[in-house]
Amino acid sequence: MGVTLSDVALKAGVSRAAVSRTFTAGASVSPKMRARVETAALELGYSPNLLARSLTTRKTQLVGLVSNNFHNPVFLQIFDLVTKGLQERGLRPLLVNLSDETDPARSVQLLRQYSVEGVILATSHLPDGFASAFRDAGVAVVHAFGRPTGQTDVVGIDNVAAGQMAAQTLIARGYRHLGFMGGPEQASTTQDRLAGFSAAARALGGVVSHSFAGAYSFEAGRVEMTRLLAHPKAEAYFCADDVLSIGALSAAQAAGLRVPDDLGLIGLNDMHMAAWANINLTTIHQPFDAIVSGAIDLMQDRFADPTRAAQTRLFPCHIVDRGTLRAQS
Amino acid sequence: MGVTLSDVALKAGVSRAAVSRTFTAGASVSPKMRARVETAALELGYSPNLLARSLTTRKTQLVGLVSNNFHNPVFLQIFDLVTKGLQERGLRPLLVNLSDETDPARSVQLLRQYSVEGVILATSHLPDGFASAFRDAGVAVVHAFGRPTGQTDVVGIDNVAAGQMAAQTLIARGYRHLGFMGGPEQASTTQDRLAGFSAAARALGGVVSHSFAGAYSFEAGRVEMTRLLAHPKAEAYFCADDVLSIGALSAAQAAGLRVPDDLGLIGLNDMHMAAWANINLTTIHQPFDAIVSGAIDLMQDRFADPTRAAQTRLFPCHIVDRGTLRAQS
DNA sequence: CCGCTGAATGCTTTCGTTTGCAATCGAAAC
DNA sequence: GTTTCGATTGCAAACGAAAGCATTCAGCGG
Repeated sequence: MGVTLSDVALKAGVSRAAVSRTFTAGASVSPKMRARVETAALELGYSPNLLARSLTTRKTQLVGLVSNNFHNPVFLQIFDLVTKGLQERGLRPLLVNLSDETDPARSVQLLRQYSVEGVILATSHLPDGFASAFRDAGVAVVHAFGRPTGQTDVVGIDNVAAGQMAAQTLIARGYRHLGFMGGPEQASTTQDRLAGFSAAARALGGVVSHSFAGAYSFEAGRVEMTRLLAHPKAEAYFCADDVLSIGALSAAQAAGLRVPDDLGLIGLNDMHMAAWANINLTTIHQPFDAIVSGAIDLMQDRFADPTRAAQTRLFPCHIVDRGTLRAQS
Repeated sequence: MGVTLSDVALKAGVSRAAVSRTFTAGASVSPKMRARVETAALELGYSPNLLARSLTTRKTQLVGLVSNNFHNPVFLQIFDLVTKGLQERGLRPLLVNLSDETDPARSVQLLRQYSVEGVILATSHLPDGFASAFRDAGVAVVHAFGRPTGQTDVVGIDNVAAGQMAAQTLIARGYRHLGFMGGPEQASTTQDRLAGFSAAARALGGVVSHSFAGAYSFEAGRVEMTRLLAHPKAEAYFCADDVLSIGALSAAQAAGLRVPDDLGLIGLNDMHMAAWANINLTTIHQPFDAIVSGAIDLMQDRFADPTRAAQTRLFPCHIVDRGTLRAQS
């Protein structure tokens, strides 16, 4: 452990600069020199210390991946995509769990202390000023699944449009009394989806009620739907998240309702689980792969031009028809 | 961006060493000096560059978190626990997605290049020599959910005992023809659980058959159970993983079987999802929190004493009785 | 008032690497 | 056999911070 540049230089009988050059892309080294250094390096098992390198190059290839949503299985898919995407581009994710008890300011400071070049915020709900703290510190930050502000780069979907799409679909399937079940009320995703949903539903002659589950979780969805079913108001619900929908579905089944005949349900995300045969949830597909690679692209764009204006990149959604909504009437 | 030690020293009118000392714990600084430096640092927004610091202290506080299981929701729970546990101890996880296409050797090299002090392997199935590559490189490695080898630190459960526990439970519930559904055949978890299960089942007069699903996934479990149900051999199955069990459960329901009356099912892990009302899976609880904090402890132990012998720490499991096994007869 | 002692402080080297600059090399052109 | 010029090479100074060493300081007993 700990074989350095100098060790290799000594062994190969060349200068340290020569060794450095054979390991930095695009440097001027003769083939002979390169061969000589490389055999010495191989024998010693040398590979350059990226942290030391970063001191002079000012490039760490480190990216903060911060999320506070470690309870919604959809984020495992997202982590998978993000880590793969970063790895393909030679970047490394430093994972930060922004759970409730940790001080957000400390997380910002910490990532800066590790000289991350960029930060990907993979969550809709963020502490105030979190994103801008990075921007002000000069680190490329992109907010995935966030609400466009014009202040920072945002990648995601148009949540208002998604809400509209849900309403249009329910109306088209012949439901008239519609319900919206959101996640936490302060989440921008919840607010925007509700706004789009209500407006479109009313415009199409629907009647809409709404309520909020305490979290984007199965249990919250189940509890809330159980509550709703005690005094039924709607024939079909748009749940602002698949895992919420699955909780609601469970509650409906427990209440002896047949889905979709007695109650229609449509979710949002199209997480893998929505396709499971015993769930078979009709839902709005959120193109995670496009969003994630868009987020990484935007981050790299900003590496290249730190002063460019903030950019918003929204991708279209589409309905995935499964078994929780009745067919087009 | 980029305010350094020297900037603060200049502003405060003191030496660079003085600034360094106020930011390193346990250094000799007078209260007056400390105050002076701290106000200057605050005004400039200085905080020490951890990467530069690591060059002299040889401590990066960086830990590799590597997994190849980004499809089983249980790993989100694990990532949650690991990240929180590391953060509490002032350590930072560098996340590595060891997916099939990436070269394992490159991952090892990469983590070494970033001077990680330790590595947590959160997966049961690993490329050959992966763990030992870290050990040989002098980085503290602990294999969570792995099979004890005596060569590296391992934390997890006794998978053979877990298999026995499953068999004993099924027999005690009056099932006699037992089936084992494993994940990938080469996974040590699958092998060990099968070994314990078969031995105990036979010892107790049971008849056992076994087969393997291609992956630890819902779909693999569903497909395999569908196949098994075409020519039924067993009254109850032990599925080596909850998500596999849930797939199997779905297949059973699709085949019109009532669980647990027509078919018994027991899983392993007790992931959150197992408790969902519409799944309600009887399963063997694997104590993730103990395993994860044990893994971190063991890693830190090795920081302190890099030469100590490899250690294995196994935690006990217990049955969580839910709705997929009939009651004790 | 002096000498002593332990705490504070500053100087300088070091960590492992890159990189600007100058010196050297090699081969083509004359 | 010179020149010339671009490609290689080595030297040495950064990068941001820690820490050993020597120096200074303050407070104490005498």
